[in-house]
Amino acid sequence: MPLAPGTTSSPTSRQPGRPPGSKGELTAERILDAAEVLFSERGYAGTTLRDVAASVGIRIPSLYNHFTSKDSLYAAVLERVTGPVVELLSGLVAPGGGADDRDTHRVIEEIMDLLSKRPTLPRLLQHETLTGGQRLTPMLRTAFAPIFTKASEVVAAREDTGRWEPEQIPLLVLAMYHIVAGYFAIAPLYQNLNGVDLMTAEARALQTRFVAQVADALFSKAP
Amino acid sequence: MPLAPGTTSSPTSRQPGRPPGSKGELTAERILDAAEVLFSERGYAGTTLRDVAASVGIRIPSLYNHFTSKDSLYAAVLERVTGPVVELLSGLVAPGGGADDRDTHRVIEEIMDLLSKRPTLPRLLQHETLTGGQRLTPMLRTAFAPIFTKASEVVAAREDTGRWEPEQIPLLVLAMYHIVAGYFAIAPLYQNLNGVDLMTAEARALQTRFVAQVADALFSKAP
Amino acid sequence: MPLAPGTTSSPTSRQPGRPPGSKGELTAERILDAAEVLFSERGYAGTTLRDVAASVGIRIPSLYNHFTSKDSLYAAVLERVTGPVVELLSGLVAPGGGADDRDTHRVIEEIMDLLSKRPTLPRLLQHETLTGGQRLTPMLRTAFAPIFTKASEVVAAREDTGRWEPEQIPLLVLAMYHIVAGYFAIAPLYQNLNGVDLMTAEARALQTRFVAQVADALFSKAP
Amino acid sequence: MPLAPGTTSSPTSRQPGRPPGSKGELTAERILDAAEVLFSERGYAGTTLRDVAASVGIRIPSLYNHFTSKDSLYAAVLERVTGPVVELLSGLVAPGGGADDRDTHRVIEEIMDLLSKRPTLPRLLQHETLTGGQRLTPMLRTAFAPIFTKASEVVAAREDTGRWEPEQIPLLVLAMYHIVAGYFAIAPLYQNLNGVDLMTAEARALQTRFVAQVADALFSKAP
DNA sequence: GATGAATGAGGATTCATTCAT
DNA sequence: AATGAATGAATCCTCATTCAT
Repeated sequence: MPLAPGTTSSPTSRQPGRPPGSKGELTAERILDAAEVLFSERGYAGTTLRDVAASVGIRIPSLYNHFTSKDSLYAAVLERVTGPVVELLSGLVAPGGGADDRDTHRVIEEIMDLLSKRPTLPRLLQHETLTGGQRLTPMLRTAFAPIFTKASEVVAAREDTGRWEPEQIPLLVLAMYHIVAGYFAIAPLYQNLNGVDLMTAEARALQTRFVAQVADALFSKAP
Repeated sequence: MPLAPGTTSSPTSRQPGRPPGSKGELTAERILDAAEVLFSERGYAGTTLRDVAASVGIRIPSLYNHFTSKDSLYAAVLERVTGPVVELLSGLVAPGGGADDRDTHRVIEEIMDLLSKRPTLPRLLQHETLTGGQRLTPMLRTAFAPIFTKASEVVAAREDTGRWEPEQIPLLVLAMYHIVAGYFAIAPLYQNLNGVDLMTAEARALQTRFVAQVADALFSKAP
Repeated sequence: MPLAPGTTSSPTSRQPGRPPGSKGELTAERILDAAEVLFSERGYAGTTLRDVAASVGIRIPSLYNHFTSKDSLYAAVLERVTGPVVELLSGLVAPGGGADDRDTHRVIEEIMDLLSKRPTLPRLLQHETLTGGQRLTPMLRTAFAPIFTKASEVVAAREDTGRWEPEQIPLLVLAMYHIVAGYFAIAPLYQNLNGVDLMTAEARALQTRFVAQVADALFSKAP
Repeated sequence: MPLAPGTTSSPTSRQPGRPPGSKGELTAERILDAAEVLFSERGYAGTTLRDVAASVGIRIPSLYNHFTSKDSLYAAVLERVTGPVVELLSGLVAPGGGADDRDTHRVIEEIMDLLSKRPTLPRLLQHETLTGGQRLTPMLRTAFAPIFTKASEVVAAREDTGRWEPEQIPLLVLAMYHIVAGYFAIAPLYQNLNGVDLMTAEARALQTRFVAQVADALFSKAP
């Protein structure tokens, strides 16, 4: 199951000054698509440019017409794939005010939808997580911290039952992240081991409801 | 932060017929220790035998006196590291019957203790997860399924409030796994990004309590 | 210290039939200028078309609008740069007759002037020398022999003291060549190693007087 | 005419701690021999490791058992080849005192002998010269300056006729260097262009006498 | 005339592995 | 049991060159 990217293409800044809409632009996008899937499946070290090129249907040197190095290709993949989430999550709290159960459920649905379209994202993030984030762009490094902080604040505001110690709020956020990301990350293995495909629409809907319920259980605004 | 193995050494006989207790046995163990850490930090593809040898303080060819290939070394690491958990989790339900809150908390503590001593384990598992479990020994493949099944049964038995649809029970198990494993997996990055060390005794204790509370919230046996 | 060409541009028609004076003619000249400097600094193998193009401010493929290959560009550089010297040296003895000290000094000054304007020439020649002249055009191969022969004859005629064995005359010519060419070739390193710039007007004047004196000492027409 | 090295093998510090006299030591020496010839004939950029390996009769990766990189191989060649000259020239003036014509002639003979055995040396030096000495080891950079200075002093002391301006003394040294080095550097081209081999014993003897006479003519101690 | 895209042929270097010692 | 030497197979990347636009 190749993990399907290419749906959302943001005008990421790439290497050469290319007129948008040109053929090269298109090839670059196809390279990004292929690389996104491969990197998400095999990690940085496990992915060879040979595989990427083959997956795109071009020769290896052609990759260098669009990206200066394996590293820069990886970075471009990461930034392209991360953009939408960063946006989503950044906007998540902007409206401020009354975060209630409805909001929570809606946000969870949005996130699940987003990730369902880009299951590569959580996998790429986990690869990064596992390797200590060595290859995270400074841009990304700085992008994540505020999101995490905001999320903690939102949860803290949302959660007022005194059920959790203040220091546990970040753990709550982490837990929610891991529940969500882990689901996508483990999907291939899950299928592999017991033949169940977690990526079907039904499975995803079930998980979406499940996560919402978990959220309710863990930080429900008591009525 | 090398992730510290070597504490638990199982007398699994590896490669060539070696008299237990011999010097070679010792070297093999040191190789496993080094490889465990490196594989857990960099994944299979990201780890070179050169790194392993250097970490042990021997030359690369010497590795082949103890393991027949990089693959077999990796498999040995995985099996050695997995043994204790499999045991723990297998025994978890054996007594059968009355799993109550006490039991749950105790099990969580045991697991957290175990993983604290072997933080490489969750990381190795996540690496496998992310790569679809391609390198999982048949042995391990077969070991995991029953554990997962049993865990689901236990949770199902434990949870009788009708809060979850039956199909969501596996999701609950997955979620708990991800909360626990994710914590260890993200520790280095967490420190890297905002300077907080999740592996201190205090942090771990906090997380242990947190997980226990989550378990209570998600499948507490109502009194 | 880019070694400054472009001053003398011979109307040698290169590649495609280009109307002289056209814009393409100009670009071709700029390419030659850039290539001349780079080849003289780094040799043939050490110079990439990428560097040449960058130095001109165009893209690599554009080079092929003016020259058919790296080889032909190199040949064009060599011929353009060599033209003036061949002329100078060919004319050197043509008038025949009374070569006296005055003449010698004048010739040396002319040569030093010429090379000062085109320090790339001696460097290019030395690169060729060092690589056995493999890339010398047949044209150039045939041009050099007669010059060398003539020079030997001139020196032989000029030198009548019986100081040198006849077979040493060519060595004398070689020696003079090496003194002159070596000076320009070593200039960058000389500056590099002890901070003295051999290419200033003063330094060159000193060297010019020096070479003249050497000539006097080695083959002065006794009064 | 491969330019023949390998005669003088100094215990240069190489990469791995190798027991002297071992088989690897020998291979390393053979690699140095081959590389010395190739680098001297084609320069750094013009020499490929493929050629070096082929010339030695081993595969390319084996080179890395003895040298860490092309650069380090080149540096090793340069230092090995330079050692003897540096010694010779350093010792040249040590005795101090009465440098007379006899001494000069002897030194010239020694140098010509040395270079005849290692014609690669002057060629390697000229390659470095032409490329501005970019690849000169710091060791070599510092080694050359004092030699040049001393040589200038010796010549200055030797020359007392007031024939030269003081600032011309370095030019004299440079000139002598170029006469000597140029002879070896141009030998292949010379043969190539007019069929005369400058490297025969006779030719070298003639050149040796020639250089000695030049020295006499340029800085003879007047009787 | 200029250039983006593509590519065959290398070019240096790494890696896992083998083998003689 | 340990290691120096050797190597086939890749791996990332560069270079000169071509071609369609």
